[in-house]
This record gives sequence, C-alpha cells and structure tokens, in this order.
Amino acid sequence: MASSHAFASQIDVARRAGVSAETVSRVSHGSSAVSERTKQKVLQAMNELEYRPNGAAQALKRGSFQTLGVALFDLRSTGNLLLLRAISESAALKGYSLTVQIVPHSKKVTLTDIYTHMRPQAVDGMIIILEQTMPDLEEFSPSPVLPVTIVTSLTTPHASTVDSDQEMAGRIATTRLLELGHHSVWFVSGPSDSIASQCREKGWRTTLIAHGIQPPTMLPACHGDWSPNSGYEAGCALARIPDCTAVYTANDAMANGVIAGLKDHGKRVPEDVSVIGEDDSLKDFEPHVRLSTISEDWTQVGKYAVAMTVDAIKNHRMAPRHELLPCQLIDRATTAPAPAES
Amino acid sequence: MASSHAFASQIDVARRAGVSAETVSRVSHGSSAVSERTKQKVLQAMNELEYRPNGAAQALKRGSFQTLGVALFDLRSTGNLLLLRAISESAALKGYSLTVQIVPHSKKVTLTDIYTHMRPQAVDGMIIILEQTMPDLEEFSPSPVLPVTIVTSLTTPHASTVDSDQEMAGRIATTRLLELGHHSVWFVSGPSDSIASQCREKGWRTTLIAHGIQPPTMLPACHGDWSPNSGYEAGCALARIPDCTAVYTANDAMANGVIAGLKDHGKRVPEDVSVIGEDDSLKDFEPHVRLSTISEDWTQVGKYAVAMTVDAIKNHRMAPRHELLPCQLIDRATTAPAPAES
DNA sequence: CTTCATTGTGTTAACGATAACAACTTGCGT
DNA sequence: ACGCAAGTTGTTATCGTTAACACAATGAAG
Repeated sequence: MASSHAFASQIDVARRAGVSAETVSRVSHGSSAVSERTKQKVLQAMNELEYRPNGAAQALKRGSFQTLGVALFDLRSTGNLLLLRAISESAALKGYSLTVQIVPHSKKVTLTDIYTHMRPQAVDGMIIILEQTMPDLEEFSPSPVLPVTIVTSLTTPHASTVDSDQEMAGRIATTRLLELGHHSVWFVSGPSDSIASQCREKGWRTTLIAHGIQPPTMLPACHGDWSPNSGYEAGCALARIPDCTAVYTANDAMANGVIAGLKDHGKRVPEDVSVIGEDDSLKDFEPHVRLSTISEDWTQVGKYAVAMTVDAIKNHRMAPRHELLPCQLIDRATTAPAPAES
Repeated sequence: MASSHAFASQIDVARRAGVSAETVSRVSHGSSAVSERTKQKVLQAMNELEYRPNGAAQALKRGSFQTLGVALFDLRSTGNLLLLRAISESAALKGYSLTVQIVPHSKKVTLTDIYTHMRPQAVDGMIIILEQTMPDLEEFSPSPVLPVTIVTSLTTPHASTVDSDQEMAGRIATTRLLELGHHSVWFVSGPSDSIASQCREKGWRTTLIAHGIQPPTMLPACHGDWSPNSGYEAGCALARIPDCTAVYTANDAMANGVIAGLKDHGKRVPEDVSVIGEDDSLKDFEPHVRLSTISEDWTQVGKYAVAMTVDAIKNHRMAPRHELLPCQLIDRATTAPAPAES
C-alpha cells in the first residue's frame, strides 16, 4: 500500500489494476501487445495513483542516464550563454538531459577537480566549458568510461576539444585593419588567464609579424578584465599615442569603453581611430549598434560539443578530436581607412 | 571481469581486492569500521579499475536523486541568468544537483506540459522560471510527490511561487518620478505576454491613480519587445509629446533606446525628460552607466526558490507559499526634477 | 479432434548499491 | 580455560524496472 509520503511504484499500479508489474511496464512504454481492456485498466490505475516511473530504476536497468553533465565557470559572458542554449537544444534533440554545474571561478580548481566532482553524478558524458587556463590541461586524461569534451581553443592530448577559432578572430580583425591602410594595430586584452583572450592576442600578434610589423608593446592599461570600465582606461591610454589609429579589443564591452575613452580625449571613431571588438554582444543592449566586431557561431560549437560527446559515449576508446569553427567579421561603423599622414 | 566498454562495479572492485561488495561500499563512504589494511587494498582496486559508484543504483536505494529540475524559457535576460546562478549555488549548498531544461519560448507550451515532461526525469522537485503568462496557471496543480516552485509575480492556488516584487518596482520608479515634481509618468512596456512587464505596468498604473493622476494612454510605439530598437521607437514617439517629462521603461535595454530616441528629437536627458529603467543590466556593457534603474535581488530569489522546493520535498503535503522580495531604486544620472513650466 | 501459430499475460532474474543482520576474529578479565 | 565485548567482515534482502522466457487462451488449418 502506498503511504502518503512515498511514490506509487509499478507494483502498486499493478495491484490496483489487477495485473502484473510487467504489464504496467508494457503500458508505460506504449509498445508491445497489450489488450485494449487491460491497457485502459492500467492507465486508470496510473492516473489514480499519480504514478511516475522511477528514473533511477530505469537508468539502472538501462545502464545509462541519458544525461550529459555541463560544467561552466560563469554565465555572464554572452558566449557561454548562447553556448549553453545551443548545447541544451542539441542534447534534447538526441534525447539527452543536461545536468549543469556552475563552478565558482574564483577558486583555483583544476580540470581533474571538476571531473572527479562530476564522476559520481548521474551522467553519461561531460562537456566542460573552459574559460581560464588550467595547470593540468596537458596531463588531464578522462577515463574512457566517462568521456569529456572540452570547449576551448587549446588542444589537449587526451580529451576532445572544440571551440570557435579565437586565433582566427584575431587574424581576421587585424588583417581587416591593415587592409584599411593602418600602419599597425593595438590590442586590448582580457584577463591574463583567459584562454580566449590569449588566443585572440596570438592571432593579432602573428598577423602583424606576418606583415613584417613589430607588434606594439602593450601598455599596462591595455590589459583589461572584460569590463567596460577597464576598456575605458585603455582608451584613455591609447588616445595619448599619436601613432595609434587602429585598435582590436578582446570583447565588445571593453570596445565600448575604449571608444568612450578615445572620445573623451578628443579622438573621433572611426575618423581618427578604427575599433574592432569581439562577440557581437551589444545588440541586446543598445539601439543601432555601430561597433564593428567578430561574431562567433556558438550554435555550431554547441552542436559539435554534444555530437562529439555522444559519439564518445556510444563508442568508448575513440581517439580525441579537435575542432575549431570559423568566425566572421561584422563590419559596421567603427572601422574606416587610416587617416592621411600628418 | 570488466569488459572494455562497461563500468567497473562494486563487485568487480570487491573481487579484485578479495573482499565483499559491502566492504567496498563502506570504503566508498569513508565511514564505518574498516581496517587500514583492507581499506588500502580496496582503494587500490578502485583506482586500478577506475571505479565510480553508479548514481542510478544509489538513487534507487536512497529513494531520492538529490537533483532539482529547473525549467526556463530563455537565458538572454539578465534576470534569468543571475537567477540560474543563484539557484545553482543554493542547490549546491544543500547537496542538490541541477537538471536544466531550456524550453523554446516560441511554442505555446503550458505549465502542465513542462511538468509532465519533467515528471519522468530523475528529479526530486522542480523550479519553473516563468516568463510569459500561461493559460493553465490557475488550474495547474502539481502532484505532492514532485513539488514545484514557480518563479513568477503572479500567485497560483496550488503551487508555491516566489519572485522579485515587480509591482513594487513599478511603484518605486513612479513614486520617485512624481516626487521629483513630474506631473505624470509615461510607461514603455515589454512584450504583452510578459508577466514581469504586466506587473511593472500595474505598479506604475496604481501609483499614478493613487496620486489622483489619470495614467496617460499608451501609444502603440510604447509597447516594446525588450529590444533597444523598440525602445528607440518609443523614445521617438514620446519626444513628440510636449507634456512628457518622465518615462519608466520596463528594462534597461529599452531605456537605452528611449534615451537615444529622445535625444535624436532634441530632448535632453535628464534636463527635459527623466528616464528610469529596470534590471541594472548595462554595467557589463557600458562604461560609466548613467541610467537610473531598479535593481532586483536575484540571489535572494534563487535562495528562496531552492529553499521552498527543498522544504516541499522533505515535507510533502505542505501548503503552497507565496513570496515577493523587495527591489531597490538605483538613482543615477537620468533622473532630475521636472523642468520649469513653459 | 488434433496441431500449431498467434496473442496476451505472468514469472524470474537481473541491474548496482547498501541497511540490517549474522558471523567471525581478537584481546581482555576472571 | 571460559565468557564477553569490541572490532571487522560477509550474507541476505531490497529499492523499481524490464529483458527473456514460460505459459495460457484463442482461433485457424489439417
């Protein structure tokens, strides 16, 4: 007899309908051959007892949870958001639920920490959205029985990775500015431990060097922290450099700050200085966005992350894959040809 | 023998260490009396076999999943984001994991749809973050065996609810503008099916009426859709109303648009027109935010949502509770005393 | 009136972990 | 030598579900 505090089980339903548990199971799954009369009896009993199948028992029998674990560090960044949404959609399409773990990113956690924390959880595979560099990225080696896909632009020997190509972003932005006739390009970075920022910087640096240009030394003020105010400081500092006519900024929030800083020091954008940002996150907050930027295809990244994880679940002992997906320049109103020499 | 594609079970570990399964379980839990020698043997076997306890089996035995389901419609809104983070933190503190379900908000889903979709999932309780009005809000009645907390400013007879007090937000903003000497206050709404926008509008409307002021008819352009561009349209329309010296806008993105629209039509903010927004979401995208706004305490809302759900899980057949948490005016640079009569 | 497919239903035995108990060591006191 | 507690380990049964099989009942074909 089902007490008031417990769930009704299959057996309770079976008793009530005067059938066996297996028959209830068969009705639950809609499948197999059950006579119409029995089916109705069972369905009625299910309703009366508010029966819901016990997911744990099903998972135990099935041997899988149909669930992916997602670990991420912060939701404030637009990229992570869109990515989470894309992962959710793709996972749903493949019949997987999502268990989300938001890791406080102040702590000095390692990949292994995150992994061992999720290991005992009810998940069949994991996606780790990696923001900062991790000391154990090289050694990290997930067990083949619980595969992991890491979303990052770095590659690791023992786990699959996928990301929007951040280095390409740096290359595209820098190349575009050089094409416009600028003699060099200044860079405003994100936090020093941000992988995305590091890769964007590398793209910027290598492109300049490939064009035979010595990358300008980065001022202290140009080491930002993603915040618009840190961008403002950078803008103020860059305004004092007469040569500086082109800036690539590691995100749009800081780019907004850079532009404000430049303007407050008498520089016009784009007439005096061109600015390219990254992530196209302003359109939800400002009317008529003017900022030229790089847009990333997070939907695609999410799709890949889920697909790679599910593949690895179905086929353990699969070799790690590494995917980098292209991003795109959105040329708006903050980029212009270099001003004439003075 | 553990085959290459399957997880090692407790029994595999037991065999390897030459002990019984129960002993492995005891070592797993760190508890009970196990001799040091045996413990080491077991730990070694665990490592060698990469053992991880089967969450499904544990949940089945325990009778609970230690997991909360969270259903939400969109992650783009700042509120939902902060809320999800707060829920995640509170849940972790109480030993619960989170299964997140992002419901495509284009569809005409009902609360019952969401509930029945999550019912068979491996969750002990649910939190539904409700954005839009739902046709079945009145009738919706979750089973006591799977309690639900709905995050919404509306109340329902059969389920617990909690939210930041949206009506209060409308009252605070409107009251502040009236205190500054404005004769009336105009409102720019969000989408018509948004519960938050409806409540904010109600707070605005009742406050005006309480001061003996007939709320101005809402222009078609003042029915926005949260986007800054829709706010811009509203700003353009309001600029043509000479009486209009104070505007309360249902979110900050639209407020940004309203200000741009007003300025483009020769109105100064705040000298000619005062503007108050809502949600304080701009500080991550703009340096030196000037917009006066209402800030909501999502951390607190999340804490309540988790606490209420967990309480209901521990004590089924608990009466539904309804909580509304206070919000706060942040008075910055877009509010000023009403201009002198012309 | 058998024989044999067909259809519907019940029975058994797992899945992996663990509470509750039983059983076996020790070491100590008498 | 005996009894008894304390410490350690093994056994059994169970959580809810379902695959695989066993078994009835029915009807059609020979």
